[in-house]
Amino acid sequence: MQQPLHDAPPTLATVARLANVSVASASRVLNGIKTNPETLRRVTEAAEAVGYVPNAAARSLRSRRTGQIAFAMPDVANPVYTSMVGSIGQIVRASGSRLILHSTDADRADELSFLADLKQRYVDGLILCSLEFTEAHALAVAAAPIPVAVIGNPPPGARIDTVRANSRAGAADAVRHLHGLGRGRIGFVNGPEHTAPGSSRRSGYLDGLRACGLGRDDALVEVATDFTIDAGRFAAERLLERTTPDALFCANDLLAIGALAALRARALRVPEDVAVVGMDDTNLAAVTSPPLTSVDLGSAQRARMAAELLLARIERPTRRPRTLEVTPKLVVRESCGAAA
Amino acid sequence: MQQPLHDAPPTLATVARLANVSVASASRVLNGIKTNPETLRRVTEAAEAVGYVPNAAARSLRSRRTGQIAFAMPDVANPVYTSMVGSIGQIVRASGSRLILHSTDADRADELSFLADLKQRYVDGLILCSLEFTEAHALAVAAAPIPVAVIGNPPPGARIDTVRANSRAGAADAVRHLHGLGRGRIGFVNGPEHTAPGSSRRSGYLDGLRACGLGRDDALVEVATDFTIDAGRFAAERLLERTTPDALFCANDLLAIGALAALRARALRVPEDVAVVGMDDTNLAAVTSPPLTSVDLGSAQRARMAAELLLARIERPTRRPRTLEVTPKLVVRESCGAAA
DNA sequence: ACGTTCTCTCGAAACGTTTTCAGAAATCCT
DNA sequence: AGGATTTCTGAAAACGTTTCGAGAGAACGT
Repeated sequence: MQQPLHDAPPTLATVARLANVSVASASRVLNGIKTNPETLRRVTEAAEAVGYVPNAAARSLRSRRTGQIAFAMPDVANPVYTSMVGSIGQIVRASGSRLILHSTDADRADELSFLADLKQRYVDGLILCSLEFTEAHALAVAAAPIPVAVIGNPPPGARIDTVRANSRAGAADAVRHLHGLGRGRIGFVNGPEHTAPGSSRRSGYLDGLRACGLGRDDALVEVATDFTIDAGRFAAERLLERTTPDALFCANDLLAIGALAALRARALRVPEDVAVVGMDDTNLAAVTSPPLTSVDLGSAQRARMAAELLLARIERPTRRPRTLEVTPKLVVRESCGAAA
Repeated sequence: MQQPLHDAPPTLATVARLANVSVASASRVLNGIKTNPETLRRVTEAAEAVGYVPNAAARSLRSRRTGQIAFAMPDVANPVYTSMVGSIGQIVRASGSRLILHSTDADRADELSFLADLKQRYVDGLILCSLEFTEAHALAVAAAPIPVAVIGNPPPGARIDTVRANSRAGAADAVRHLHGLGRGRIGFVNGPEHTAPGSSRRSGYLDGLRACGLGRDDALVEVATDFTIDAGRFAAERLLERTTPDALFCANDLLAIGALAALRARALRVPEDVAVVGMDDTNLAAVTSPPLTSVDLGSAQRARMAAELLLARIERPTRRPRTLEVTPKLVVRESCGAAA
């Protein structure tokens, strides 16, 4: 006679009965609380025998801990975020939790409703990477019943654990570097400017021009509809329709890849005719043709730091919120024309 | 006397008390079960007033439903899987569930332990995309207390909902296409051959050669250590060290991108000197230089189908398991030299 | 008017843990 | 030896829902 295939899974009571102890003792053993070696043995064996696995819902209902951490990001398809996923995943897993991913499509309403959902408490903490962190976000974070760490730029004064990159400085670096290589008509393909990265990278671009004594020419600037390859290609095409720069700084590697495609379609050589610099230094940068010079904003590092801030806060909820910043670093490859 | 600011979140009891009904009634109202309009109003208002949100743990403890679906894949950084994430996400969300992502790094032990973890029941179902689906996997799936749908190739006879691509036929198509363009020394950059994709793509490659009356030459075949860009580059370099093909079929777009980099480094022109074809038709294929001809295996579609199979099974656990297959389609771009 | 059905509601029993509390047994001290 | 301490244990009370069973009225048919 065969066991029915889908009988009820063993519960703590099953184990306790088999081990001839109370559920309390069984629970203690399985949570590693010190007990008499004899009961320890009996319980461990019983648990082993029936293949006991604790029920997540029951456990978290009682203990008020879910063992889950969420990471909300604008776009899973962007390698910046997948690299963040990687480094967050490592840390979260090391802490014994699971990682839940949520892709918001950079949609504000979606982000806010996700924050509201935290009230369901299916997660112990959230790492939120938002392109546009509004007052509404700050309010929602403050109202959240669980810790939230932010990768991005919350409004100043918000008391939130934060990790940010100084992408403004990074953009300026890129422009200065291009100017140093003899480029004078430096174009800029930006992402949406109402986003934090969009606005700060534009500022950085202008900073850079100013620092080089270059005049500002709006014909050299084009704004893509989002931070994707396709949008980058279209934006670059619009820009090239108007004018021909001798360099192109792109607010993001994906935009830069799109721009490379647009340049190729126009038979413009990179870097001979147009030098190109991207931003984020994703793993794609090394394999474009030509390999893409890019500003490393330390994504993986920022993600790791955010995860650590979050875990620390979960550990000690009253801790004073901290803000960390990583400094950008230009990674030179061939697309800028610097390599011999 | 004022309420403390961070008091316990409102529970169903809070709502019920405020609405002057029993918790049972409150629960019914909030679950949309038909009730007297008067109590409906009172409960809704009360819930609104206190900002009630049901507790996920309690709800799923009682109802035995978590509202969470997991997707386990080999590698978040591979655009094939992020596109799967996208389409699965849509469906899952439409069904009112959350999506949990797990990246296994194509590690068998990790996959198996993840399957074992399902016993915790923190999830209502799993979509498993595994490169190498062993008997151990089949056993683990059978032992899982919740439905599992597989994207890949379970051993024949396993009674598991499955969606698969016929990548063998796709690989053969690619080879035939290259031969049709006049290429005779068609190389092959494969991924690890102990994986299902690795072995079936090799078979397909050989099928293709045979169909074209081409001889088999092992010097033209190189196996990468995994399905990534870097591994593809190294493998292509090893191959080019040995011999110079006039075409290269790569088992995967990432491998192909790596191969493009290797070819560029050797100053071989694509497609003039070497034609290249990839597989998966990821969103990167359109923007490499030159744009990559690739075999579309319908990843997004397969993912969608898997999600639908899973949801259907969750709905009706006794349903007979189904196996679906999508047929590959060659997407011609410039890298194969077919375009004028 | 009187049973019969139907519609709503409520109290209470789950769901499977963790944790508190008090007591029993063992160990320690002087 | 006898109290004081220290283990260790089990009964029972949570945790916040959903759902079962039963009862109270209201509506209905005759």
